[in-house]
Parts: sequence; C-alpha cells; structure tokens
Amino acid sequence: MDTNLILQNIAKHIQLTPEEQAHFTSMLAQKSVKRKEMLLQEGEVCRYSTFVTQGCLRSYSLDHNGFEHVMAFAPPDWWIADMYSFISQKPGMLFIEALEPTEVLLLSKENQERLYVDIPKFERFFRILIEKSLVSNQQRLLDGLSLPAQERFRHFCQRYPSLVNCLPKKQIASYIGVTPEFFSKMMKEVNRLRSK
Amino acid sequence: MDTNLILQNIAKHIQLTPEEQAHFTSMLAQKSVKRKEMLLQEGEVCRYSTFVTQGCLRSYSLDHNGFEHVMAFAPPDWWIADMYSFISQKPGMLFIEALEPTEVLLLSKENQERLYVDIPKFERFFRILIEKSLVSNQQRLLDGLSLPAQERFRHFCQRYPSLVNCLPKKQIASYIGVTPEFFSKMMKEVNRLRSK
DNA sequence: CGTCTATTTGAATGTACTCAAAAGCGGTGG
DNA sequence: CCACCGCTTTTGAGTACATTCAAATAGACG
Repeated sequence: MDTNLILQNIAKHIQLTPEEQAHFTSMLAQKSVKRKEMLLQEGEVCRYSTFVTQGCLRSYSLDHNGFEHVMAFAPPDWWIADMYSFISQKPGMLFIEALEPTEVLLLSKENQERLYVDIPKFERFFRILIEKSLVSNQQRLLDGLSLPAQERFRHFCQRYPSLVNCLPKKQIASYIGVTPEFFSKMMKEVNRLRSK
Repeated sequence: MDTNLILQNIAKHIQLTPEEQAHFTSMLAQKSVKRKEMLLQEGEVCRYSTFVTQGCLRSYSLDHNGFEHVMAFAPPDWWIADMYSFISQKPGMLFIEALEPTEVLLLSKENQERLYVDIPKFERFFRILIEKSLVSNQQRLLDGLSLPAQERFRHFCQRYPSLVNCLPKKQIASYIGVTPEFFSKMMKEVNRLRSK
C-alpha cells in the first residue's frame, strides 16, 4: 500500500512517531475505483473517510427534478466523505463517484473513532481539516450569494487551478451552479474578451 | 458571570469535572453588546470565539456593490466567529453585529489554544461543533444550488423556527439570498396559498 | 468505427433584480 | 407617553441574468 501521500498530508498538521504512523496505516484499506464507479449512493450510510491518492472523485446530490449538483471534487491529496452521513451514521443524500480511474485509502468510522482515543493528536488533525473545509464552504456560500456566474467561475479557477483543465465543463458548471448550456455561452463570452 | 448556558452547551458533547469547568470559565470574558453595535468589522482580525447567552448576533459580508449578505445568525446557545480570520489570525471579511441588546461570553484565540493543551477534551468539543457547522453549511449550499427561493425559505423556517418570527424580514431575505423586495412578493404569494 | 455523452447554438421563457415611491412600524428623544 | 423620524416593508413597472427545450456538432471510450 502506498501511504507516502497520506502521511505527508497528515504531517502538515501533526507530527507522528514511526509507531504511530504504523498504527495509523494499519487502519487503512486500499481500494481501486473504476471510472464512473460509485463509492457511495444516496440513501446509504457513509462508513469511510476517503483519501484520494490518484485520479479524482466527486460528491453530488440529485434534486427533485433529477438534476445533479456537485458538492465537492477530490483530486489526489484530498479527503472526501458525506459528512452528514459519516458523523451521524444515518443514510445520506450524496453520491460519491469516480470521474476517472482512481486509487483511494479508506479509514472506517470505527477506526477513526478509535484513532481519536489511541492517538489524541488525530482529534486535532481532523479538527483542523474540517476547519479548513468549513472556511472554504463559507467562502463558496458567500460567492453564491454575492457574485454573478462569471465571477464564481473565476474564483473556481483560482481555487482549483489544477482541475480547471481536466474536469468536464459540465461538472464545473454544476459546481458553480449554472446549467451546461449557460456555462458554454459564458465561456464563449469570456474567451472573446480575453482574446482582445 | 452566568455560565450555566455555556456549560450546558459543552456538556452536550463532553463531560467536564468541576475543576475543569472552573478552569474553562476562568478563561471567559463577559460582554454586553448594544443593538447595532459591531463586535467585529471587515478587515479586523477575529480574536474571539463568541457564545451568545441573550439576544442575537449576525455575521455578514459586504459585496462590491455595497449589499449585505448574511452568513449566520446566533441566537442564545449559539457560537459565532469569522472562522477564516479566527483560525488564520488574518484580517477577515465579515462583520459581526448585534440585532438587539445582546450578552456574550468571549473565548480568546490564545485561551482556546491553551484549552486544547490543558483539557484535550476541548479539542473534541470544538471538532464536533465545527463538524455540525460544516454539515449545516453544506446543506445550505446545496439548497442554494437546487432549490427556488420559496423552498429555501421553507427550509429556513424548519431549521430556525425560533428566528422566523423575531428577525426583520430583510435579514431573512439576505440569508436565503434574495432581495427584500422579492422576499416581500414571495411572502404575499405564500400567504395567499396558505389561506386557501 | 460506432455509439454514447459532452458541448455548442438558438429561440422562447421565467425567476429574480432594479429603480422608484408609498405605506407601515418601531425606536428614540422630548 | 406620545410624536416624530428613520428604517423596514410593500407595491408596481420595466429589465436582466439564467433556464428550458430542441437540435446540431464534436469528442471520447470501448
């Protein structure tokens, strides 16, 4: 199992002894996910914190009209889960799907809870992780309330420069909250202005 | 200082010994905030986690056109802060203002960090607090992406039943992301349908 | 290479916004 | 305690940003 990336990810916020590292990695399961394969479906209980080592995942919900709305993307070095379902262990509303062939490490709810007890530093680690996630979410929320679609797209480009050129435009449109049709027209306008 | 409410709030997630309770409350400062008084201004560093014991606060940002967008309301028993500024200790973009005469307890950034060291259970407490906040934010984000204004209002009523009848409509409109004018027209329509 | 999905384009439509002005309500001071 | 002033709320007309629906085109995967 390749645990380099996840150990580096954790080392950004807490320091682990070699024994603690070993204890932690022994709790992980590895999984390969095929393109378009679902890691989680609406109505299921989210049992894992998922860390992406290769590829890309996305989480999304389906509304009453059958439209998808992207909650998050997870390229390598990112964590993803249906937080509501994971913390409550009740059925959630999110799907988690691979946008391309993807490699993930899974940390089960039980193991994560055990980790908080065995190595209290992990309480800190996940607190910090969630704090950052919350800040990012709040910014996205304010963008949605205050900015037109074009500005929201510009913010998306700044925040996820590595994703802009590899995600299907339909997915980006969904993330910033517009239809693919409108996104296409908007891009034409943006490119027209940039080429001058 | 009246610390009953905040100790009850904490007891929902972690158990403290009387000594720990005393240590914790010794870190708090009490403050009375007048109606319309600002606890935090855009560009300032957010130094405190704020817990409301009486009254009501709101946090909001100002966009480039001078329009306000409400990030959060904090009635009694709620915590509020500019999370971005609080965790980074850099100037933030939020205002925090009292909507009515309000009593708060303040926990400084330094004391909160010290608390994590002195009583590690608090690491858990704030992790859980932030997890809940994140879940609530994600739901609001999805509502914004998938629901028309009328449905967003219905969700707001379900989530904050105690606030619906005491907040100015303008503030609710801002929270759900519509203009006061549109909100007024929407309410007329809602009431017309309900009265049938 | 063929099929399926993503993307583009266009026309008609709708939801929510802007601007302006009147009416209502509440807090503050006299 | 009342009256005034300012802010909130309402109402209306015109507008804009974004959607819907339909169809053509382009791309990507097996």
